[in-house]
Amino acid sequence: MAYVTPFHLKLMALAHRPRNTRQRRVILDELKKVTSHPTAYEVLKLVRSRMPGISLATVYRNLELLSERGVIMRLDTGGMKRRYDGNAANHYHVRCIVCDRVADVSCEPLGTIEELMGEATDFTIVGHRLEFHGYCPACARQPAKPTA
Amino acid sequence: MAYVTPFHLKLMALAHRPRNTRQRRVILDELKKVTSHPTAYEVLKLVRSRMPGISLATVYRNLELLSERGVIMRLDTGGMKRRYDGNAANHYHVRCIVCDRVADVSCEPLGTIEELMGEATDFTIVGHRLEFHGYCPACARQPAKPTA
DNA sequence: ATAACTGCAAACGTTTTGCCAGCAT
DNA sequence: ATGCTGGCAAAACGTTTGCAGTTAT
Repeated sequence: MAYVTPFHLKLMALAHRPRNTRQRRVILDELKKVTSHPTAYEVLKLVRSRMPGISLATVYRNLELLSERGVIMRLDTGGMKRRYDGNAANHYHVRCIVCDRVADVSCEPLGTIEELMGEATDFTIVGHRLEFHGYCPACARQPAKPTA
Repeated sequence: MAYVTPFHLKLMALAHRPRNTRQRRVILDELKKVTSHPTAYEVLKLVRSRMPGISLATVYRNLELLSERGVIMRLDTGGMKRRYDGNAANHYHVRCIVCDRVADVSCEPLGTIEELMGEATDFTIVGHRLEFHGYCPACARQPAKPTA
């Protein structure tokens, strides 16, 4: 093969037939059980409570596979670490600027926003990501939390 | 001082009187000259053409300082690396899902969007980030670009 | 004089990778 | 038999930090 193009990569990804392993099932299950948008390491800790031997690499590989297949949602969001959402349906998030907690915003995605922006750019728009930031209820109450 | 709170940190940051060093001037100047939303490393390369000896740490420190002061804009955006924008005014961005290029969207920020969402969450919203993704003109034309 | 700053190298935390053995089909 | 998979350890990556010497005010 002379070149490997994005097209080839897509073909290769489709040729890949994932198996339904226990690790994968438990990772997905734990992620679905939770509303906290955990990081990969947090998923590891959740899964380890049921499968003490599982490795971080496995968690990463499966989270990647599951989000490629659209089963879960990968949040390439503000902070420096990636988060994952068991709810793959498109929805928005709020991030607390103090404690970094991420929560869902219960509102319909604004489909029309993309059409509006289509005229303001020469890109062909296929999606958008909207993230709010502010204070979560706990941090709004005590804005200056003492640090040990 | 018993505790160092976020409030104290803010005070300390304000007490800090930045100096106008050559490095800082060149970094800002190069960033303003460019519309490409470069990463820290890309800024380094730009600046090195004028100041061969400058170090990556200096670039990071100055980009951080400049964005803290609101002179430039730090884009904590999708991909794994941070990008910086010489235009500090609030505006939106599009990211190409093939080549990862980031461009501005020429449109007014939607202030009302935050009020709308205020009812859909118990967070106290102070801002939002809206990013579009799609194909840039070049990648839309030739979707499967051969890789060497 | 003094606080801010630089360059260097090392440290850091997150994510990816190479390897080989194991397992499902 | 094939090829997807898991665990481990090491590498890679972007970013931050400690330090010792330098510079702007």
